[in-house]
Amino acid sequence: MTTPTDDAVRTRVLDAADRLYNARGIQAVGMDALRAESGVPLKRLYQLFPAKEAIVAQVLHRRHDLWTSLVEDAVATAPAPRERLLAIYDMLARWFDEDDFRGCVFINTFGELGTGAPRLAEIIRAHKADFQARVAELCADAGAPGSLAPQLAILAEGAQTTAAIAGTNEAAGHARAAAETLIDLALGRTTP
Amino acid sequence: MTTPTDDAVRTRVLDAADRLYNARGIQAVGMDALRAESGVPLKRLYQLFPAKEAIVAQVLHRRHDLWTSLVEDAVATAPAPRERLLAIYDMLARWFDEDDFRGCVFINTFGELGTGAPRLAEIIRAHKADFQARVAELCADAGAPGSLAPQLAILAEGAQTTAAIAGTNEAAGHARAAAETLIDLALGRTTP
DNA sequence: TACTCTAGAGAACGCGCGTTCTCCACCGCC
DNA sequence: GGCGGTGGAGAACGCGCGTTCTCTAGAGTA
Repeated sequence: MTTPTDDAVRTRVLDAADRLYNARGIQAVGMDALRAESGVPLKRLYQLFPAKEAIVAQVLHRRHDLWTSLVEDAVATAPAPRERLLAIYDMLARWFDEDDFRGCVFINTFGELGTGAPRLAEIIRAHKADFQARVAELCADAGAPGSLAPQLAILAEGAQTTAAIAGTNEAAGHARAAAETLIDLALGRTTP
Repeated sequence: MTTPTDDAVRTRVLDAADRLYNARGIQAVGMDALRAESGVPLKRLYQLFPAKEAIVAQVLHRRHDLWTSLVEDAVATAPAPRERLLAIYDMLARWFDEDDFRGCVFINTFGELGTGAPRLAEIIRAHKADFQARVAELCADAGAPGSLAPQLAILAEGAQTTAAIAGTNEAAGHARAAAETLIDLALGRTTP
């Protein structure tokens, strides 16, 4: 049996960190808990990552990639712009149903650390800006005015926090219905 | 000079706790920082409150009362149901502009502590449920269908997180515009 | 003036944090 | 068989946490 590569171990660590941080928050999870969950000794952890904040940053980057692919997979399921936008809320509904759903990691981390961790705050801000830009692209594809995109993004944000706190997935349906109304009105029937 | 009453000291402590927790989060603020900010000795703190969690709970209760009065003051400024609902988003815009705005305390605290503090999670859930119920009342007053209220609440939630992370108050305007569209469509012109 | 009682200042306590260091078992190599 | 070196297990370190305890200065009373 060969020794695992650094990258393989890094992945194990980040998988464990993702699970723990999402379940309990950042500050509540110590390095020793991460060692226990990942099975990687403390010494090796600090050979692979310079500090805890770097691990958090990597977890956020991986979550950003995961989110992006979820969005892209969702929009890829529909050909028409209107349905491509709505597919995002269907994706949210599926996500909210997962057992370990505890809200958006970016919102939670920002709420916990705020501006006290500027590096992380910047990653969070960039993630949200990236999503808003993607929604804007999809809205432009649909021929909708520029004012629609931020409204749809706010619906997605609100659905995430509402679902997390309420512990139900109803918010996804409500957000989808609102989005449908806004999109339909923005496309074509500008004045009833 | 008479010695201050217990209630007066409690208020001083809760004022300080509110400032600190909102600025830095719950776990990042120790009891010693609270002692320094409030000027109340540690011994007295523990005479007035049984534990830190009780202080956090009180801070949340006060924030709930503050939020409720902000909402009621806002809706009281307008006579017509449509404008009463929209006044909530105007209130949000003013709130986002405050220097110490760092997002919704309830969302932030839930993100930080999650289900790890069941008492606090219940307070948070109850707060959000209360707001949703109030929006539902206002929607009913306007004669709108029941599906409108959760959509408007989700817009308010999304605006708060979006504004906090972006550091701007634009989200309030976007949410207001979306709310206006949804309300107008729900009232009367059900089918274009 | 002596004495009691209160309350404030801060040390103490046990623990857990992020990070570093020590020790030793085990590996390939001569 | 000896041996240097890698890496794992976990102790150590300095600190801060939430909470409790000790000590002392001072006010009020006989």
